Amino acid sequence: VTGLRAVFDDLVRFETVLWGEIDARLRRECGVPLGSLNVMMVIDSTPGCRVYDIAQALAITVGGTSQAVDRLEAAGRCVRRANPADRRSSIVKLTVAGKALLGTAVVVFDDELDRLIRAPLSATALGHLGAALHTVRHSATTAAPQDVEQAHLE
Amino acid sequence: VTGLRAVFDDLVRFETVLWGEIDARLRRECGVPLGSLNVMMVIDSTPGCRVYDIAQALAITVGGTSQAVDRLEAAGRCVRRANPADRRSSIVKLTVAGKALLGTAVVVFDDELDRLIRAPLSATALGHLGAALHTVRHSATTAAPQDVEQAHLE
DNA sequence: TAAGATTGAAATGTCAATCTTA
DNA sequence: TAAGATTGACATTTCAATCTTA
Repeated sequence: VTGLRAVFDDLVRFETVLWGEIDARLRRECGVPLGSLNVMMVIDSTPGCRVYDIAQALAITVGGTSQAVDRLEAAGRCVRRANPADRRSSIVKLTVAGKALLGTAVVVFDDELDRLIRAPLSATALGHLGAALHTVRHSATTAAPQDVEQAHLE
Repeated sequence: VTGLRAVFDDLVRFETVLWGEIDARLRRECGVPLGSLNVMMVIDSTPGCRVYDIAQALAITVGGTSQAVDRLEAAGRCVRRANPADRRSSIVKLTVAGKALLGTAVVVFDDELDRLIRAPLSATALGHLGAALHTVRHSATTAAPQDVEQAHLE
């Protein structure tokens, strides 16, 4: 039981440090925050990407995603286009400038992942880490968030 | 290389979901956010706890920690006492009400850790996860944050 | 009625400047 | 000068309310 608290602590504190260091280097060398880069990576790899798709991929709220896209758009890195299939939503696309920035930023991103995650671990330890994280993430995002109150099952 | 991005993604998204679900249940059932509970746990387990000690333990800034202690103090859950050993700092202590809240909240906290981290994994997978997270955290917090510019080596 | 999205207010974190004491 | 802490300005996220279209 007490061991689980240590796992939680290492997980959360490492994520904080990892995010902070990558974010600082991306701002310094590329002029883009890590949060924006993550949004751009989802847009780039999702055909016909909607705000909703970004929110799902990043596990954040739709409202927060809408504002993140606002910031990207204001910086000239993406645009919203009419969605011919559903007029409630837009299709989000990277601009040419956005794609260029993405190309240079992912180099820094990958370099930091190598330094902070791969380098300290053996190949097998890295494999175990990846597998375990995939399992718990899948479990947490699949299973009902909680039994808040049986929802409305009629 | 591309595998590292998947590890980063699972790590960050799982942390987001994990934090969000524990936080929501703590607010609902105990009236305390997870961030505040984490601060209280550090105070409770650190003799002569200063603001600086909390910041180190949680891997957040001293400024942010000072504000977090402000909120806890305003809620009557901790107090700042004069530090006889150093008049620049204070000793932070939990109040009686703070200790009582901590006692009930950790039960919920541990229950959520069990549900979201332990349950989906085998005992050996959990062991591997804990070991790997400990390694990367230690590596990231020990090694120089980066070679920002050789610092000032004279 | 529900789904996709937007908006404004509140919470919480970072950063830089400042203050007091070592 | 440096260490511990505080403060205010700013950034980013969640939540709730609202709007438009399926």
